Amino acid sequence: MTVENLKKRLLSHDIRPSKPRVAILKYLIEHRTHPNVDSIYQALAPEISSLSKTTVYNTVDLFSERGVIQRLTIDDKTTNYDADTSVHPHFLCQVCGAIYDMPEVTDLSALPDAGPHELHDIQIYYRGICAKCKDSKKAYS
Amino acid sequence: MTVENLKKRLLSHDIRPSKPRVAILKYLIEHRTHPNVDSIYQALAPEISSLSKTTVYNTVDLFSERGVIQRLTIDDKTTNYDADTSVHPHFLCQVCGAIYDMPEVTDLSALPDAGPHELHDIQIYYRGICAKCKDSKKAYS
DNA sequence: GTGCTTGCAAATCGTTTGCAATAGC
DNA sequence: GCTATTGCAAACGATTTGCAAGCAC
Repeated sequence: MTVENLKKRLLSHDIRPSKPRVAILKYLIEHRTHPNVDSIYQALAPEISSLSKTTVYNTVDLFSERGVIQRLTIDDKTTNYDADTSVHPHFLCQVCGAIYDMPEVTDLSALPDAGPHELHDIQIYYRGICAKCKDSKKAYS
Repeated sequence: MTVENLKKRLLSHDIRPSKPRVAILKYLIEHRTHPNVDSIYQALAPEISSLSKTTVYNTVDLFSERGVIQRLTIDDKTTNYDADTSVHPHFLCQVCGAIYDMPEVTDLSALPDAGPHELHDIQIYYRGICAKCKDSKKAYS
C-alpha cells in the first residue's frame, strides 16, 4: 500500500496522517505478526530516530479507538495489535509466543448473542502449542 | 458446596487442599463475578488474617494450570478468574468494568478449527456497554 | 526431616501521566 | 497564534521473584 493510500485511510477515520502515524500503520499492515508496542518501537526506531515509545502507545490507542486496527488481549503480559479488523480467531502458542490468524468467522450468528447489552467488539482466542513447536518437541522424544 | 466436596475436587486434580486453597476455590465458586487477585485477596483477608497476595497468585496460577478454573484476559489491566470452565463467552462492560457470562457454546464446530495446532483452550470475549450502564446513560440524555 | 506451601519484601516491566518542546493549519 | 502532536522523565501498579519460615506426611 502506497503512502498516499495510507494517508487517505487515516484521514477517512479523522486522523491526521503525521509521519509516525503513517509509519506505524504501514508497519502493522506489512507485518501481520500481531506486534506489541515494543516490537513496533524497536522496528521503527532506526528509521524514525526521534520516535518515542509514548508516541507508539498514543498511536495504537488512537487507531484502536477509531477502528483502524484491533487490540488483542490474548497475551496477559502485553497488548498486541492487528491491522486486520475482521472477526477472526487468534491462536497463541504457549511455547514460542507466536500469534497466528485463524480463518475469518463469517457467520456470527453461530455465537451466542449479546442479549440486552450493546456489543462493540468480538474477540476469539485459542491457546495451545503451534504446529512448529509441536514438531520440534517430537524431535526430542 | 461443602468443604469436604471442595477438598475432593482439589484432590482429584492432584492439589493438596490447604486452608487458603480451599477458601479461594470456595470463594470463586460462590462469587461468579470473575474476580481478579486483588478482589479475592480483599474478600478473604478478614477471614484468613495471615493470607498474602502472593499465595492468591500462586493458587490461581496452580488452579488454572490444572484446569480447576479458567483465566480470563478480557481486561487488559488485570487477569480475572472463573470457576466455570465450560466454553462460554464473557462480556466486559467498558463503562462499569463488570464481566457477564454469556450462554455456553455447545456446538464448537461452528468455530474455525485450529488446523495443525494443538488446541488447549478457547476464549470468546465480547466488549461493549452493558444493559445497566446503557439505561443509566439514557436517563441523562 | 524432607519437600511442599506460605508470605514478606524487593524487583520487574508494560503502561500511563505530567508537562514542556515542536509542528502543522 | 492556536491546537494537535510528540517525547522525555517520572510515576504507577499488576505481577513476579528470592528467600526464609512454617507445615504436612
